[in-house]
Amino acid sequence: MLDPRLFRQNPEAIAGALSIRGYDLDLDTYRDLEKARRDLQTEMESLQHERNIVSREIGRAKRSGEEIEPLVSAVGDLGLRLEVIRTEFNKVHEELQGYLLTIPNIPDDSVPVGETDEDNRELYRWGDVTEFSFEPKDHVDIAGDSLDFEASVRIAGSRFSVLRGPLARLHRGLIQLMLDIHTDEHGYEELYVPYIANRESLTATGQLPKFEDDVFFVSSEVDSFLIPTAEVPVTNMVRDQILDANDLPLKYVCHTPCFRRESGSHGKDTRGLIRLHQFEKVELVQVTHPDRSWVALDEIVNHAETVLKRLELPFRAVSLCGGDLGFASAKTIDLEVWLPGFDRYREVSSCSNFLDFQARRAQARFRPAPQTRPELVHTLNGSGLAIGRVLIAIMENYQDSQGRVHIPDALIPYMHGVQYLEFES
RNA sequence: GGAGGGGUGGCUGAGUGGACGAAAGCACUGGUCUUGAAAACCAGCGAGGUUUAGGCCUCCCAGGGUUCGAAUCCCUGCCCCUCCGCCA
Repeated sequence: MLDPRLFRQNPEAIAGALSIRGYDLDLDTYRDLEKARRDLQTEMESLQHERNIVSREIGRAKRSGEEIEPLVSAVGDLGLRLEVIRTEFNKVHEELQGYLLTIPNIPDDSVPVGETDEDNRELYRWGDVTEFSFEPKDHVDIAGDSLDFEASVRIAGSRFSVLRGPLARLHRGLIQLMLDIHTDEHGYEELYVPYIANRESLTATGQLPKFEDDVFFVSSEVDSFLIPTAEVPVTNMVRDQILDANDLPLKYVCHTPCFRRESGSHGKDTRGLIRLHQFEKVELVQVTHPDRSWVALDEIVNHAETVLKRLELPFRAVSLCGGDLGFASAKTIDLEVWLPGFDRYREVSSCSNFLDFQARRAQARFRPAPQTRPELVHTLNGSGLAIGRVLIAIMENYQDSQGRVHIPDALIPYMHGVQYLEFES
């Protein structure tokens, strides 16, 4: 959520800034609601003031044994009027809050102008695009029976996966490798968290109220959702907390499955592991002092890159343009790995600085110094990395002419020393 | 699932209709004392909204209700604890 004070001061400036991401702010709706809110609040508070004075007077009179009847009858229909105003105020206030919750974050000045991912700005590349002396296959063809979609369809439906044997182990090894790198080398605390989160948590991070169609609802009895990313449970570690300034930054790493409806992506990426309803991800989350969040973003990008470099996978970094930016993000750097089977780079990490946007929704604050008022923290996260897509990258980049997949050196210890995988088809 | 007890400031915890945004303690901040520190003593110290300011308003888990007036009484929900049952 954006700062309501900023909103009151200069809504036109906010509208202008939001147009960079192609968002059309409805200034009239805002102004009408805000004016109604202000008028009702003023009236409500002056009625409350009146009531408090009389009630206090009645209390005083009663203690000193005076007659209170005249005072009580003088109150008249004050309570009734107050009730009417309060009901009206609650309605308007709720409506205004609801509206503000649907407004996205303001993009940082450095965010490229543009509408689609074609307008994203490439920042740099690492490694050379893999060359083959034969026609490379895509991961589905390479994996053969080890990727059992017949089973996953039977069990759950389309857009799920069953991995078998060595492929399942490679998948698990990737998770372990990434967690080890981020805990041992980058100083993150590892968390294990719930895979179901409530409405408040998803509202805090920004998935709700606007993107309810993208997440799996658990049931009408428990108003909760399957997490679309570890960002939700992990960022909510600090919801409604007042942190000590000395404890910042908080750095968390967490492996979870991610569940996404992928509504609106019908027909897109339907082959293989590229876009599923359930996939694994190792997520990095930082909670920082407001002065440090831009430094932290570079840090997270760097931490995510370390994994790709360790696996010796060619990748590039891109800065998302305004139109491609996520709802809550002020700036996002994506890492895209080279996939020979797709003949293009594909996203394996998305690193974002949310500034105080999530923190305000979550009321996540810190005390800058003793005796001072709490201030909002900044929150950031980045994938470190998406497991399924890295698995694809390893299969496709490390395939040989005999259909085998060589294991990157960094992963060999996690594979019991196995150097390559052979698949049956 | 059954029975009982709870939810109060950063933390512990008192408060059962008016003098309570709230005792006391801890933590924290400032001061006195001390060569310095500790201890002791004194003082300060919840969050949010609104206002040029003084101020005003709200908040004692959440939502309703009773009342001139609710942390306190009533209803509903959520959460926690104890015991029993079940269970990886």
